[in-house]
Amino acid sequence: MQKAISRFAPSPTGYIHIGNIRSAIYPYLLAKKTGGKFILRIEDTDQARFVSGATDLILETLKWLGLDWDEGPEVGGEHGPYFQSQRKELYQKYALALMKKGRAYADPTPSEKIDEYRKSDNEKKIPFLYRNHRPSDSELEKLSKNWTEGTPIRFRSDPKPRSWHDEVMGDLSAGPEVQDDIILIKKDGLPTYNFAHIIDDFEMKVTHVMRGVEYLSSTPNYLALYEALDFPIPKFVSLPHILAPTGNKKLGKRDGAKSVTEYRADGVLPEALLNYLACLGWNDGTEKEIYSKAELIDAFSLDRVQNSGARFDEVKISWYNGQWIRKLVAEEGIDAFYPRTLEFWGEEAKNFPDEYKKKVLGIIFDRLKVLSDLREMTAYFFVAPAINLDLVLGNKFLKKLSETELASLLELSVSELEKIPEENWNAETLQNTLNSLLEKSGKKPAELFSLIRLALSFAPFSPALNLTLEVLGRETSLARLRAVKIAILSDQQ
RNA sequence: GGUUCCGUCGUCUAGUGGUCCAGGACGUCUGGUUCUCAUCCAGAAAAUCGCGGGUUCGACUCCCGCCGGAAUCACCA
Repeated sequence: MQKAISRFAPSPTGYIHIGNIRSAIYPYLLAKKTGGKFILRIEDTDQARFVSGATDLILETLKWLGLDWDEGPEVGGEHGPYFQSQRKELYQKYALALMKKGRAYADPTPSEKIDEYRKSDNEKKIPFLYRNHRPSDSELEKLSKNWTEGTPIRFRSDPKPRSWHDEVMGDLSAGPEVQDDIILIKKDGLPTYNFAHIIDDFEMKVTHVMRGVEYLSSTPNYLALYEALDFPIPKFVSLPHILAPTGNKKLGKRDGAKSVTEYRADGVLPEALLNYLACLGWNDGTEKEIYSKAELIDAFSLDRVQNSGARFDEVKISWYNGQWIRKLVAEEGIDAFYPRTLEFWGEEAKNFPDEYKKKVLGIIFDRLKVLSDLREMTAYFFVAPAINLDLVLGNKFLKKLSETELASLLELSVSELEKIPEENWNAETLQNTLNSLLEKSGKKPAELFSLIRLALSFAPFSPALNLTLEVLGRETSLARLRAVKIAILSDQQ
């Protein structure tokens, strides 16, 4: 298998959102799969849109997802620097060489003039192509000879039918009408994306140019550039868009595409997000759904990447996350999983020892969809819940029982549970006691257990009763049951 | 408007001429597991394979046309 050198080349104009992180995931998987290299390159040639801090955010996002790069910021590499703003001379060198060959020219036309051309062509209903307005050669010659920054450099296009192969889309072709004299170097001396990425990919020996399908229609122009530059043509890989939940547009920030770090803050595990995103638009043909990063790398192949857009579904992320929570706990145990939950516990839990929180986690984790559910779900383990008799009296199993009955049931429960000494207060003995309580009271589990559960938690749901009692502890459990009994009694009067 | 791409259950997808009256997953619904919720298990509903023509003994799969959707047409990437 050919070792693939791939890259992710974001521009630091903001956070990485869910809609575009996949163009980092697939290149990463391909590089790892083939034993190649994954390069991170920051395309910061647009000074107007530059957002400070964005680069750090991008780096952090990739690290969190586990997409470590072999070359790029922080780690360096033999083809650096990896910020385009620091490679200005290189681009100019190539542009100048192109001018020398007659394949590029310095263009003095002011942008207002270009806008006029565009406008009049549009009015005449003919496609606007700058090459139709290209100044005469004699005009251009002197300018191009001693070019200085401040004048844009354009490519002298060579329009002709072009066809190429795309690893995802298949065989493609386009006519000359889409090829134009594109800008190579802007007025500010920095290159455009169109030019810079070609130079960088060549210099960095990139074998697979992977990016969103939006670049498909520019490919004929790139082909002409590779040809003029005498560069080998890399493999093109167009990645279909992720579609917004509604409509058919690609998912963008305007559709509320959340940043990857927002999912992190919600308590989505990186494993789950990576799994979901990788499988949105790719599958290995088997019925497997849950993939670790290593399994993804192992199973990945370009020819199974989907060629149509995939709709983004947050509900399915929750499912993946639940699966991953359970998988990780099953494989690594609560102790190993616990550190991931640290930032999600509520304020109430703050002063409780880790050991206690681990026990709580151990009995509620399989109810978790996202880690941020933790706070609400566990509050009653840390503070006594407010007694809300309506919850008891209105319960579908309990509403047929009188308050007197309820109070005596609680009394009975307390007296039986009290018999369990501290050292035997564990799930097993508790279950035995609960069973005998069932016999003694003659009540159905639905009635007795609902009552005890509510009295302990006043929560809409909680783990199995014996487990809840065990974790809550003898003293706390008994105190809560007594308190509810008293509340019922006083309510009665 | 020009150019280009895409089109299988609500959603993500399997399917490369017969094994497909189309399989899996999410979601939905039903039932089961000594209360609840979740998990787990069992089951159900759900796609005339965008439409219309061909080719073929046979098409979701090949060809053509149409329709629908999307992308792009910047000194942004």
